[in-house]
Amino acid sequence: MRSVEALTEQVRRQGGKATSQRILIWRALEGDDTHPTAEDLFTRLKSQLPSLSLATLYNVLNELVEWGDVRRFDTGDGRIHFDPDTAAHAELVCLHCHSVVDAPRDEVAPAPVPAQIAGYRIVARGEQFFGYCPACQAELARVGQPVHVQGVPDGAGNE
Amino acid sequence: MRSVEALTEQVRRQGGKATSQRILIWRALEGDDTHPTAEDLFTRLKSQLPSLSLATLYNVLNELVEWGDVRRFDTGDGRIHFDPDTAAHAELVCLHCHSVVDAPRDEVAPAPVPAQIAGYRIVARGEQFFGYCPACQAELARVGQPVHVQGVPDGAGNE
DNA sequence: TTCTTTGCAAATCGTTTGCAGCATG
DNA sequence: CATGCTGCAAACGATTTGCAAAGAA
Repeated sequence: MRSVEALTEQVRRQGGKATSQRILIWRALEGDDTHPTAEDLFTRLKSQLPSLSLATLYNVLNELVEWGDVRRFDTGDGRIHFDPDTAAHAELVCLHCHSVVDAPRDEVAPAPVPAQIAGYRIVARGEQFFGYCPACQAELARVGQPVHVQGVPDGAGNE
Repeated sequence: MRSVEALTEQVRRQGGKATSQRILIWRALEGDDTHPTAEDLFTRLKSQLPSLSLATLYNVLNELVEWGDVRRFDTGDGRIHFDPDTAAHAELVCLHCHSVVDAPRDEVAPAPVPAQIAGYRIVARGEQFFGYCPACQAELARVGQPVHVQGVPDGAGNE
């Protein structure tokens, strides 16, 4: 995500207004690596600006997504998660409890983001590894429903 | 996604049944690279099995996702897209029209999928590049709302 | 002042759920 | 024949929308 100053400029350039709500939300996202849902952010911001509306929060978030400043993704829990880090890291997503955590940098090297691919102008990137977190592995094993071993595909074609 | 035979075995192992609906849906997904939504698949399958229920389709899809045989992801259009290719390719997603296409293999090399990361047992991987498709670039330029140039982050920390 | 954005509340609609009948093993 | 699964329709709930009032420029 770009800086608050850059975002302010972006809004102005489009004939828009740097409202206090926008700025508040931008600030809340800066450096947030918790992959919050709209509800999460709303709860957090409500105390700082009790009059804030969920609809406004969605407006601002969608705007950031369309600019490529925030990435939205699905963990399987039925809500949209947002992430202001649009390039560097990969996420680990548990297929059973739907939790998400950033993958350690030293285990998954961040890949470069080309400026253009097949005619697309690229502005953000996302990468996820789906599997089972330690807790869910233990639970699934206990319940006697062993996690399947499907010979993890290794980058070659797989369909 | 594993083969129909392997999936049949998986179901049996769990004390389940290889119903005709499951098999029909598995077959429909084999090699499908169109990133269909549940509705897309439903329309396609309804003609082959008119009695098929959307609820059943969701059941089977969710099951495949939890097994790691199919990946679900969000393109920003408000519906869930499914993809049986759980490793090899990256996707190009347009931030404006929400279309998705597989990135050409020769422009984005498929990355390997480690079997384990930070204690997670990994079974699938997803990678997306978000940007603007050629058509939307043209449209946005015409409307006088130039796509911002935010100095595409290149893999280093960015928040 | 002008025009965009906010806040509220209602509307939307993709997805999930409950349950009786059916088909698989 | 025992059970898990399907199909139906109703329920759900996250996100979006419409519009009058508010506040940036």
